[in-house]
Amino acid sequence: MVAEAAGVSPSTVSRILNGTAVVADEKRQAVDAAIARLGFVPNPVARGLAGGRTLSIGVVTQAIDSPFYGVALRGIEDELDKAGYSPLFVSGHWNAVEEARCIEMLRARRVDGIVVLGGRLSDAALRACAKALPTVVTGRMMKAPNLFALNFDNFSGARLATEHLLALGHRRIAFIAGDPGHPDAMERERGYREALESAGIAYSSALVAPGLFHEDGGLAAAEQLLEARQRFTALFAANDQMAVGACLALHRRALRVPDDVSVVGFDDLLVSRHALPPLTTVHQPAYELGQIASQAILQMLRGEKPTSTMPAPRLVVRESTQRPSPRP
Amino acid sequence: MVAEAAGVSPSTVSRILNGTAVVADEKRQAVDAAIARLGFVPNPVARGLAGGRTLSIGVVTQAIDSPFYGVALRGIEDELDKAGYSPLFVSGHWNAVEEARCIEMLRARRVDGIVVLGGRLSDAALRACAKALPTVVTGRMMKAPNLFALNFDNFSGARLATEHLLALGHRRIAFIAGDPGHPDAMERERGYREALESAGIAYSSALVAPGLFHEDGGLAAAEQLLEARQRFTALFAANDQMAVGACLALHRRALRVPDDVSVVGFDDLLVSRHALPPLTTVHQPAYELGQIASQAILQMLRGEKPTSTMPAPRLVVRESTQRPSPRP
DNA sequence: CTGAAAGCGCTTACAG
DNA sequence: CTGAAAGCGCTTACAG
Repeated sequence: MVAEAAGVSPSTVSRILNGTAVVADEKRQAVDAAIARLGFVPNPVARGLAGGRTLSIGVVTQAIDSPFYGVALRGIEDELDKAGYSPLFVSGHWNAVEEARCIEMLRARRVDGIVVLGGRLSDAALRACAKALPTVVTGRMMKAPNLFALNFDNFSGARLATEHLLALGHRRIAFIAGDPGHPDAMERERGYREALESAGIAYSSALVAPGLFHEDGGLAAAEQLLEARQRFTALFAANDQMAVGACLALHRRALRVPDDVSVVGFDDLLVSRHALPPLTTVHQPAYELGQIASQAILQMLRGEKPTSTMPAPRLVVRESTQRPSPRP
Repeated sequence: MVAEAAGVSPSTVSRILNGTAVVADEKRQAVDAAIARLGFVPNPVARGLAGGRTLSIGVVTQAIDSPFYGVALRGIEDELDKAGYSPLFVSGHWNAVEEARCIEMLRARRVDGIVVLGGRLSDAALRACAKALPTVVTGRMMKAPNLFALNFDNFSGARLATEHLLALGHRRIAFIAGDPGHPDAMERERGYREALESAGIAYSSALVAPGLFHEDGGLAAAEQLLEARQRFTALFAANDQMAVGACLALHRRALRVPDDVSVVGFDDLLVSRHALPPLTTVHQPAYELGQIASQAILQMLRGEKPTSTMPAPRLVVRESTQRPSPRP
C-alpha cells in the first residue's frame, strides 16, 4: 500500500481510512499528509474483496429510460451518494426472468444491498433474495425478514382523481385502466369504482378500456371508447402516459380538452406540466420514493429497522379538467 | 476455489473459464460438471482485482432521468450486455467539476473503459482521462490517443429543419436557441442561419431567443418573442423540450399549431410522437448513439480502432407544420 | 497441457 | 494504540 510511505503499517492506514479504531494523532496526520501528497484513492474493488463490503447498492429498475422511474433513480443516486454508496443500475424490463438474472448479476458483483423498483418478481423470489442480502422493494406490500416493502397508496390516489371529477359535476366518467394483473393497475381501478359507488353512480364496464400503461395503449383505449359511441364528459387514465395518448385520440376527433371532455392522469410525470393542456393528475412522489428506498436500505445495512412510508397521494389540478359543459 | 472439487487445480478452472489456454477435454468436462453442480458463479470483484479487468464500463451521463440520454443508456446497456460487460452509470449534471468526480470514482472502481455522454469537461480533461483508460466521448469532435469522439451532425440537422419550413413557404421563422456556449446549440443555430441565408432571407436577431434546452426556457422564449410583437409564421426550437414549452406559450395566447404557427423541434424524443399536435422534428438516433459508443469502447478494449460514425440527421414530418395561412 | 506460487489492494482478527 | 500475518477469490507468469 502506497500510503505506508508515511512510516506506519498498512493496518494503521486502513484503520484511519475506515475509522475502525482510534489512532494516535501524530500518525493520523502523517498518513493524511501522505494521502494528500500521493493523491491516493482507495480501491473499492480490493476493499470489497477484503472487507466484504463494496459500498454499492444494486438497484433493479424496469427500464433505464422510464419517465417515471428515472426520477426515482435520481433520488436514489442523491441519497446514496451522501452516504458514500454508489448505485448499480440494471434493467429488468418488466420480466421476471430478466429481473432474476439482474439480481444474480448484482449478487455476483457483491453489492451490499438490493432495491427493486416495481417489477414482476414473485414474493417468493424476493424473499429468497432477502435471505442473502438486505433488500427493499417498491410497488407492493409484503413482509419478510430482511426485507422492506414500500408502497404508494394507489387506491386513495385514484379515488382522489375520480372524486375531483365527480365534484366538478361529471357523471359519465370513462376509465382507461393499466396493465391487467399489475397491482398498481388493480388498485387504481378499485379507487375509481369505489369513488363512483360512493357517489351513487353505477359502474359500467362499457366505460372502461385497458391502456397498458403506455401512450399508444391510451390512444387505442380512447379510440375504442369513442368508436363504441360511449357518452362521457370526463376520462380518468390510470397513468399520465395513457392520458397523453387519450388526449391525442380526442384531438383527432376534434374533441377539446377540457371543453368537451375533462382528463385526469396519474403519476404527475415531469412532462405533464407541459402537456397541452397542462394535465390534472395525482402526484406520485417518484423522487421521494427513491430517497426513502435508499434510506431504508442504508438503515438496514446499519442494522436498524426502516419505518418510513410514502407520502399520501395528492391531486394536482391543472388545466385539463373543468365542469362539464351542457350538451347541446 | 470451490470448483476444484472437480479434482483439478484452480489455475485450470480459471483457464477454462476464461478460455486463456487449451485444456484437455476430460478435465474441461469434469470442471463444467462441477460448476453446474455447485451453481458456481465467478466473483467479478476478485476477477477485477487479480486480472485487472472488471468487465465493467463507466458511463458518465448528465442526468439519469434525461429523456434524450435515457434512450442512449438503453442502447449502451443492450450492447454491453451482449459482450458480457456491465455499465456503471453516474451523473455529471452538466457540471465539469461533478463530471471530473464521476470519472475519478469510475477509475477507483476500476472500470475497463469510460464513455462520457455530452457534458462540459474540457478537451484537456478528456485527453487526460484517455491516458489512463480507453474513452469514448459523444457530442464533440476531437482527436487524441486512446480516445474516440462521436458526433452528430447538428448543423445539417438544423438546416434540414429550417429548409422544411422554408419549403412550406414560411419566411419569418423564429428560432429558440439552446444553452449558449453549448456546442450543439451553436451548431444548430448555425444551421438555422445558413439555411436562411441560402434562401436569401436576412437573419434577424429579433427573431431568436434563448431557451436553455428545457421546457420552461422554451416557454419563456416564445413568450418573449410574442411579447415583443414579433411576427412569425413558424418557429424552430433547437430541441423538442423547448418546442413543447413554446407550444404551451402559443396555446396560452390562443395561437394554434400548426394553423397559426408551424413548429419544428430537434431530437425526436419518445414523447414528441404524442405531443399535441405530434411534433415535426429532426430525428437524433439516441439508441444508436449508445450502441455505437459501446461498440467503440469494446473495440478499443480489443485493441481495434473504432471507425463508426453517427447516422445522418433525418427530418420526421408530423403534424405541427404546414403551409403558412394567409394572414387577414 | 497443467500445477505451485505469487500477487492484485485492501481488511480483519490476533497478538502485543 | 499498532504491527505482523493471513486471507478475500481469482489470475498470471513461471516452471515443468
